[in-house]
Amino acid sequence: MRYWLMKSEPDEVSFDDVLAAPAQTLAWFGVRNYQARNFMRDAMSVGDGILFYHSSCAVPGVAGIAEVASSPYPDATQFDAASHYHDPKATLEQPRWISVDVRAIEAGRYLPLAEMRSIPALEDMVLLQKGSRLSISPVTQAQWNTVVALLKEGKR
DNA sequence: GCCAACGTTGGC
DNA sequence: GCCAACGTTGGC
Repeated sequence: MRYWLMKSEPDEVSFDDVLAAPAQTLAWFGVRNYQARNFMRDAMSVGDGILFYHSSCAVPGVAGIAEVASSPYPDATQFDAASHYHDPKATLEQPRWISVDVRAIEAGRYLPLAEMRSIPALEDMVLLQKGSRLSISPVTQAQWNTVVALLKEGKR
């Protein structure tokens, strides 16, 4: 059992979108970074905890708690010539990019990035390191416990 | 919209 | 394999 932080642009897929999906589950698609892909491929397991983070928006921050709901499988958008995520070098025989399914568990109060930066227990989070842009990053048990406690301070 | 930081590409 | 140029990320 591991823990992860996964970034999504809420204009594209928000935490509420996942909550509203059938079985509260959506495919996590569009990862086009090898390090992030390798985390999904090599280190994720069904049931791992996910901090669902909203990036590239007015107030970036953690929007809710989710979990890994599938094994890795090829990301369909890489084969779609009409998709923003199309990769001409990927083939059905040799896919380059993968997805996992993500199931929303619960929304806490919204935890803004600025607040996370003010919390000493979170200062080592990969997300908060200078220049960190990884869309999927590992979270320690202690960091997870801290963030979950903050999310549960006030429920929506 | 700016720009720092990082990743990828491609010529050599 | 080096590294300059270019593209992307993402907070502000």
